[in-house]
Formats: sequence, structure tokens, C-alpha cells
Amino acid sequence: MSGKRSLIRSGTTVDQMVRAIGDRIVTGFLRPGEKLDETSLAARFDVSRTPVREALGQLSAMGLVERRPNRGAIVAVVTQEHLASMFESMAELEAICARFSAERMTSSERRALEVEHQASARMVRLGAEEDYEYFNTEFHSRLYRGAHNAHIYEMTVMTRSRLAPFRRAQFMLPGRLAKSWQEHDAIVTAIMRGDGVTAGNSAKDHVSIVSKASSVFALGEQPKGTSTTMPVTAG
Amino acid sequence: MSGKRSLIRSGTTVDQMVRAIGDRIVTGFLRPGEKLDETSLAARFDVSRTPVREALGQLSAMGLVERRPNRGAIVAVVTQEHLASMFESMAELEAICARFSAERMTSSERRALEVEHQASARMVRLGAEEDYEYFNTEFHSRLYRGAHNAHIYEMTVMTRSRLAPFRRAQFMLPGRLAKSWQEHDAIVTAIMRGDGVTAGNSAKDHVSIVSKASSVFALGEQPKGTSTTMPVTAG
DNA sequence: GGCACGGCGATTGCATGCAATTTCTCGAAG
DNA sequence: CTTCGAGAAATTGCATGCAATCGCCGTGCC
Repeated sequence: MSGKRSLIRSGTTVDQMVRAIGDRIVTGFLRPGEKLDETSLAARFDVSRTPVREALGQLSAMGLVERRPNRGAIVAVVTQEHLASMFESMAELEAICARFSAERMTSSERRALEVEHQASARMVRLGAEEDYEYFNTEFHSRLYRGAHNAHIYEMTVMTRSRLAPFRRAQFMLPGRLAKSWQEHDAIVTAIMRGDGVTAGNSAKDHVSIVSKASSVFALGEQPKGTSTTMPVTAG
Repeated sequence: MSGKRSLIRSGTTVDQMVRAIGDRIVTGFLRPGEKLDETSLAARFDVSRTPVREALGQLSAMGLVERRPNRGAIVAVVTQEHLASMFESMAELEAICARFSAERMTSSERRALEVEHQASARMVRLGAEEDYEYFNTEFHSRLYRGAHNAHIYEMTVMTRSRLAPFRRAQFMLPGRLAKSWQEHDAIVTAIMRGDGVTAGNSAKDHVSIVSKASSVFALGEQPKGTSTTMPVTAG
């Protein structure tokens, strides 16, 4: 092979591979069950097989790919049951984040949350789904950070990304935008009051609703997205 | 190099390395901050550097080791703050497991839990700490499995193993054995009644107490355990 | 005496090579 | 027509080799 790194940002080659492949899985460009051929991937990214192998190993440790000894790697295929367990976990994790956020957010964090949340109302009125999705992602991220707990943050972000391929289409449901905003509103209100229990419950309900909406799509069709890194998910 | 695999059970060489190194970290044989030299490890286990590198990569993805590009790997050193966040997460996770267990355990699971719990009372009376620890580990594992949620199970087990090095000495505290049993008893009782909320709260309290007890030891001394895989932790 | 700089040894990062296992193909027998 | 099996091709797993980077240490300069 020849030339130099052609893609993605810096870090070691292995890190680039992890991001590149992980991205393609999370965004749905690589679909569950799809074979991940070391040689092809190496050629595709113009590196040797070694960093590809290491990347696959790490992605396997993260649960994004499945590795059968001597039989190659495939994009992790999640059973309907395991998918449900992840959605349920997500609801619980978000509930914790919301509860902690209500108890621990600094006043500037609260202010920022409130401001952004109100700003997103505009997107709802306009029916701007794409833009709302951005706000939505940001909203949830604020909750995760606001919990002020690094480990829960890690678990939540990880779970969220593993669920990403299955959440894509959920805005298809009519009226989902407005409902989503109302659910967010309940969370925000509770956080502002410092009411952790209510915030947690609201968050759990919110995610549960999203889960149900998503699982409708998760069954049959698997979206084949673009390869660009886009802010995934929505809820 | 020559010969064949000398150690540990089957699987690929990389898996063996992951287990071998991970074990030594989890049991405290390798201490936080300790340098993980690829060449030395390769020599120590009589393999080439490649599988060692892959293993370090996976362990890094799991959070057990830290990897500075071009500067080698060290056993992950957790700040006091991050440690606290993991203990707190553990309390929340166990609470979830206990709550779900109360709601979902099959009757045979409930029976087994009860039986084992009662059996462990004997260890308390005898003051058999070693044996109690076995029951204790088993008890918590039953809770994790009883939640019937694969993803939460993964997160809980993972978090538990990352905390393992910091929980070792907790039985030093006088009367801890009896108190631990009583706390377990509260959880079991609630689970038997199907009272998820109480079970969750009891579990959370239980873990919180263990956390406090452990954090006393976590600060200064870092135990240098034996290299054998032993049932870690206790609570 | 302290600090900057440059060469040297040690270590990591990646590429390549080879052996082992698996899968594919094709043919023959039932 | 299906099933089984032997051989070949492809693919994985690991070892080794080489270049690049980092840290160390000694030297010279301020």
C-alpha cells in the first residue's frame, strides 16, 4: 500500500479505524449482521490489516461488533430481546441522569438547559424536524452531563450510541415533534424545581415512549444512512 | 518463540491475554498506574507482542487500562472523583436490578435466592468471612441475573469488576458481616413480597454502605493480591 | 548553577509474512 | 436430485521486522 491517511481526524491509526468503523455502524451505514472483512476494510482505508484487527477487537469489546474466532467479524446483531433490554436500560439511565440533574445542576447549567429548550420550541412550531433533532440531541446530552457522574455518563452515551441505528425513523410518527417537546418540558420543569423524582419519572416515560415509537421501525427495515457522522438519534 | 500456550483456558490468544491481564488488574495484582510494557508482557506470557497489543486495546476500551499514544499503557488510574462516580453508579445499578428482580424473578429464582440467603446466615454466625464472601458474590449475581435484562446485566457486572480492586478490605470493619446479612435480608424480603420500590431502595442503601466502608481503604493502600482468580468484592 | 539542545537507547506503531482454520467448489456416490 | 467429501481458495491469527516517536542523558552555552 502507499500514500498517507486519507480520512478522518488525527489520533493513532487504530483510533481512526475505531471511529471510522464505529461511525458506520452507529449511523446504520453498516447493517447488523454485515460481514466485516479485515482485508477489505484494510484496503478500503488504505492501512494494513493490523490496525483494522485492533479496531475490530475494541469495537467487539464495546459490543458494536461480534467476533467469531477464525470466522471473522460481523456488525453486532441484536436480538429483539436484547434490543428491548437496551431500550429499557436507556430509560432507566436517563431517569437517573434527570434525577441527578435536578439535584446537582449548577444554576448556569439550568439556565442553559432552559434557554435551549425554549429555543427548540420554535423548531416544533416550524415543524423543522432536522433542526429539532439537533436540539433534541443537545438536550439529552445536557441531561447526561448535568448528572455530574462520569461513569453514568459513559454508560449512557455508550448505550445511546448502540441504540442509535434503531432510533432513526421515529419522527415519522405524526405529532411526535410536539409530544416530544411537551415531554421535555415536563423534565425541564421538574429539574428547575429541583424535583429529582419527578424529573426521573418524566425522563423514563419520555424514553419509553421513544422506545415504543422506534421499535415499530426496528423490526423490519434497517435504514442505510449516509456515511457522514451525523448527530444520531432523536427523542 | 516456541512451544504452545502454557496458561489459562481456551479461546484465542488475544482472549487469553485479555483475561490474564484483566484478571491481574481486577484482583489488584497489577496496581493502578503500573506500567504495562508490551515486550515484557509478551515475554511473560510467551506470545508475540501482537496479541498483547490487541488485548491492551480491548482493555483500554473497557476502561481497565489507559493508553497514551506512543507512550505505552498503564493500569487505569481512577481519580477519587471517578471512583466515587462508579460507586454511586453501582448503587443505582443494583437498585435497578433489585427492583426488576422483585418484579420479574421466576418463582424458582426466588426460591433459590431465599435458600442461599438463609444458608449464608450460618457463615455469619461462624464469622466465616471467606465463605460469606462467596455467598455474598453469589447473592449479588442472582440479583443481576434476576433482573432479566441483558444490557443492565452487562453494565452492572462491568462496573462491579472495575470496582473490585477497591472493595477488597471492607470486611475488616467489625460487625460488617452481620450488618451485611441484615441488609441482604431486607432486599430478599422485599423481593419475596414483589415490592420493587423497597427492594431497590434497600439495595441502594446496601451498596452505599459498602461504598463508604470501601472508600476508607481505597485512599491510601492498594492491596497486592495473589494472581489467582478469586471471587472479588464483597458487600 | 541552570537550561536548552542533540544524539542514543528503548518502546511503540504499523506493515508484511507465514501457518492454521474455515469456507467454497466441484465431483462422485447413493 | 440430494448428500457427502476431498481439495483448493480465501481468510483469520500470530510472529516478526522496520520505521517513527519518546524519553533519557550528556554536552555546551548562557
